[in-house]
Amino acid sequence: MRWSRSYIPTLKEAPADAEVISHQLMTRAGMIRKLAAGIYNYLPLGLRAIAKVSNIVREEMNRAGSQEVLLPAVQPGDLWVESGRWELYGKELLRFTDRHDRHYCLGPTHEEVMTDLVRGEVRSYRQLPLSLYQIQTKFRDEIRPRFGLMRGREFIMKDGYSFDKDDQGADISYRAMYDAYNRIFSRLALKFRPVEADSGSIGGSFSHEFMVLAQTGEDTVVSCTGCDYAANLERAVAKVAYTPSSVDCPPCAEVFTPAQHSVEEISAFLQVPAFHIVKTILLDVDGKPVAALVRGDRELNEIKVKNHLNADEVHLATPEQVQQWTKAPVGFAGPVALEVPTILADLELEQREGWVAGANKADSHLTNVSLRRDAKITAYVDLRTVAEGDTCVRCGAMLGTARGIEVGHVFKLGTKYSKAMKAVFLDETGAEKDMIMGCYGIGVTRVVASCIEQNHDDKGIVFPPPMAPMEVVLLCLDPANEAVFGPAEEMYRQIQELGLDILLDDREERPGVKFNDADLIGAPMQLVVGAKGLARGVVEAKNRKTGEKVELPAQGFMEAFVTWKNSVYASWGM
RNA sequence: CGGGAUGUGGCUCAGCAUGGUAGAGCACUGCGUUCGGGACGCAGGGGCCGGAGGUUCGAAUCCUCUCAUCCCGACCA
Repeated sequence: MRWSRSYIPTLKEAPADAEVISHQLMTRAGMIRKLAAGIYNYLPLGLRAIAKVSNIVREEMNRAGSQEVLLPAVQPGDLWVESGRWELYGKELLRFTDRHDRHYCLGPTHEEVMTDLVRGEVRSYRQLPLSLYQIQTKFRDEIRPRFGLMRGREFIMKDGYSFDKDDQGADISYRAMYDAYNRIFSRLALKFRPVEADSGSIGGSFSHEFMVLAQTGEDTVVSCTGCDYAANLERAVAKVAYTPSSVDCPPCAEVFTPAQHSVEEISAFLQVPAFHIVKTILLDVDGKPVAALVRGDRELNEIKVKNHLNADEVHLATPEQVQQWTKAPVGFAGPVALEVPTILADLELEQREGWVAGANKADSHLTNVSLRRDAKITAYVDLRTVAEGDTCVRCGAMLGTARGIEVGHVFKLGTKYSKAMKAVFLDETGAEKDMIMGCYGIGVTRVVASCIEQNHDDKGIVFPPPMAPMEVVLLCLDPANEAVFGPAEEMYRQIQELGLDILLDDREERPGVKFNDADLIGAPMQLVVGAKGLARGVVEAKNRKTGEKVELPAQGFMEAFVTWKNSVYASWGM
């Protein structure tokens, strides 16, 4: 590609509406342009990066035995009615009608269509297992698109689906995808981590998220410093510390705590450590009141409540609801004599007696509370949010947290869709069975954005070679001078023959502009051909990642270039 | 959907409290001088001031309503 004839509109300044660095840099580097909220045009450089990712994904999916298909973006509403998601999916599903008033939607995901495709053809266990995938544009009408390609409404996703005859087979399919994902993200030279993810009401540990580690990530990854345990914060579990409980707990006593609402206030007022206080949180769970108890120094994880109760929606109760359910204003709720049908307590609360808790009465708390004796606890379950410094459930070492961007998700679906949509087959004994399904996603466009979040500096993008739209930029500083342009073109041609993607900057621009643009678009290798260098018989080469510059001889250039290229790859651990 | 903010040449923004001929920088065109890390001079082109109503002799500026965009919370690759 010659820069002078390419559509690479670089910008000195980033548009004001670009918040995150990947969005700013992709716009400035001429990779993308915004068309509408959460909807982007992919320009040549942007599309090239996407294609690089897609190709690696494709190779590894094929290698793992999955077959590529391409399903429609527009889907009939009937299929969604059949799976039950037409009602459930909410406004994120963009629906519309055609001229005959038939219902359609833009596909946010393809379980329905894929299940429909397979159920029509697969009749026998002999045809299983089957694994299909596609790389395609999805549309989710996000309430709030943000962060450029990180969370667009329209985005490119690889979604794969497996169909197995039994659980064992499904686990093998799942494992194959898990391994493929590890290979994909490794090949892309990303710093990533597979973590155990919240698998919702389906349960089990059959869901992993692949997180690219970056400061700007929206998710928190909990990982053990001692073993390989890693989990999404939503799901992460910590070891319950053993605390001997006092055998004799004196009777409860009411204390006057005027206007002391928060745990910190109570702790200071009563001179009691926060971890001797019970925090009582009232929740609206599918419209019904639920009280959740955690230690005063802990945070409640609402997802855990939701999963334990198999609920659809969990909200914090409004002050009015709190008043109605506890007969007290916010800040004085407690488990004793609480008239709420479901009271869940965190496992840690089982270890001790003599708590301080709200009295369900304005300006009053109770001391010497024994949950066993004084409260009707429905169940003791893990409810707390893990924090930095907690101990690992597996090995007891300390847990740490990091920020991550979810770029992939593997999920064992079970028979949720096959049952609803009658995707059945006959097994060896002639019995009809539901297929066991799995689904596996990779946010292709998000992978590109997250890579930039992870690899950039103040000059621009620092692409790893496998994802770089252009692996080499050759800056010809004097394109009008045939004595310079001739050799530059010759090198350009020879490097192309090596199979590398190279951009020849043949623009009539000042050198400074070219240097800065080259840094901005992030090609891992930069070559500078100018009159001054050639006079000394050298071509300058810069490793974008390390900033290291070396001079390669113009005579016997290709040989020296290949050696240098290998050193650049080596700096990426490749 | 709640809370906050912003809409002025392609981009970044000023002007708006106190109405009176639309501005700057970057980008673009031409000429000249420059030419190894975002040059300089001169001369140009380009704007329904998001849209619709209203107030006023007069509105980018004041009022009302809309639309769009962005940020913070609940969803997700």
